[in-house]
Amino acid sequence: MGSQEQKAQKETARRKRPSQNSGGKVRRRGQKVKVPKISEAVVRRLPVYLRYLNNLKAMNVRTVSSQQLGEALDLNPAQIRKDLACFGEFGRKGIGYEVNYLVEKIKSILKLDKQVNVLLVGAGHLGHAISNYNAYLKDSMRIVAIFDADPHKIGKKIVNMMIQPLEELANTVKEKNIRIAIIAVPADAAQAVADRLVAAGITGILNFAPTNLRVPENVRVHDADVTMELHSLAYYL
Amino acid sequence: MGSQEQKAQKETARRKRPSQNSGGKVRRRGQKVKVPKISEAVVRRLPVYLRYLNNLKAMNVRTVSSQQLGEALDLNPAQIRKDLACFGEFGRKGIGYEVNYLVEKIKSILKLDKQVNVLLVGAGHLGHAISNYNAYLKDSMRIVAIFDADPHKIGKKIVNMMIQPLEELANTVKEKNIRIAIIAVPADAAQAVADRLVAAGITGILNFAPTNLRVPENVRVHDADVTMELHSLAYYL
DNA sequence: TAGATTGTTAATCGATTAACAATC
DNA sequence: TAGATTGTTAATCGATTAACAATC
Repeated sequence: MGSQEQKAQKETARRKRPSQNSGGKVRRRGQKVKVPKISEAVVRRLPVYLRYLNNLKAMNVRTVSSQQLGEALDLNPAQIRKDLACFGEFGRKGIGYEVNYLVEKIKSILKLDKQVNVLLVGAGHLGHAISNYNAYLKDSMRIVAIFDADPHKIGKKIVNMMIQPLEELANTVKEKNIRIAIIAVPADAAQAVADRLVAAGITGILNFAPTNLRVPENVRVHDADVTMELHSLAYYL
Repeated sequence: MGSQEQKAQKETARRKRPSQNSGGKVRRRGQKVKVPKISEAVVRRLPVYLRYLNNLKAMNVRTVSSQQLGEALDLNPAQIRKDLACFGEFGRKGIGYEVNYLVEKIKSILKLDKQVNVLLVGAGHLGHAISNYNAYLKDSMRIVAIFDADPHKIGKKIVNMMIQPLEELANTVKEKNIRIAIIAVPADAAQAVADRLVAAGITGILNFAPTNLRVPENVRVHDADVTMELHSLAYYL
């Protein structure tokens, strides 16, 4: 691990040099600071790498090459190397990538090195199902609160969490420092919930409702719409 | 509607002419046949258009321009026109697109003009939640069978469907002409289920399990992995 | 050392956007 | 007719892939 520490320093230095990366340059307090424009496609692949690397780690695999990763994940090895190179020099020429080290690096890129608290709105079947993902999310992320509009559900428990009324949402967000929310309510209730989340300071939303949410542009919405996925699958029949 | 019929004929003719479309040409039985290479990005946007157009239809809106669609969906109007133009001439210069007509056209492009039967494997909370999407899928698609490995669940009912054992999968696929399947089982069971689905002749899979499925290349997998969506959201914090 | 594999540049490929003639 | 809007070409932008020097 000693040589990896050295490498870490090298990275820091490297980030200040300009690179082929198309990111713009921004002047801050008189300095030219590199803003490495990372594409959405890259960010979407990072969790894919992380998931597979975690498998390798569980199997006690020490190192892995971009070639091997590419074969396992159906991706071009050059693309994998380039993706990772956006964030630093994590590999060793002639050797490949040290699995444990790369896992930590990707976690830190995704800001998963500290626990990220998440809340869930909607305690129906879908909400129940999503609560169980805490096991998969491991220590990096955690669903820490559940809300529902139905008075009959308030106070009941799901996986150790008490279902709370929406009125408590803003307070809980502040108390538990929550920044990400999951919407698992019917389509016709989703926009109102989203407005409430935004007002409470949420900046990332995973939306399961089959509807287009309108949010301010500083808020990011990822859609996980079953109907849309099924519809696009049908095209390829 | 009369003029739309004429337009339909025009389209058919049009598809045989070469266009700027980058699709390759393939020789079949001595004829040059256009194989319009439609990009994945286009196919993923079609259900977005359809969902919004269905809303307009419900509100009795007659026509809509690419400009209006673009504003509502946060897309460039030129992109919307180009997407639709991949499949024919659906609009009218100076007017826009007739909502009802366009809905039918997109449905037919997505092969949703006839009911598409879907099966679901996994009768946990997630499976329950997904069964309820039948309401949103309307008449175009329908989850028509549910399977589970747990003997205690076999025979119980979810939304009018009896939970079946996996042993019956192949037969049901044949009987009900099912081509698309949804995997809603734990990660460690997903690959075995996928193998079984592929063996039964399924060609499209919507996978909710947080794992990389390995399938033959004629089978299409869409991942709907909550953990990956949450992880990539975290990046933008 | 010889073989392997990275990081990175250059080449390619594809997707998005702008612009505009055609026309409703 | 004048204004609006499509379908489509051309221009731009960005992402993927190939290739290779550097080096473990």
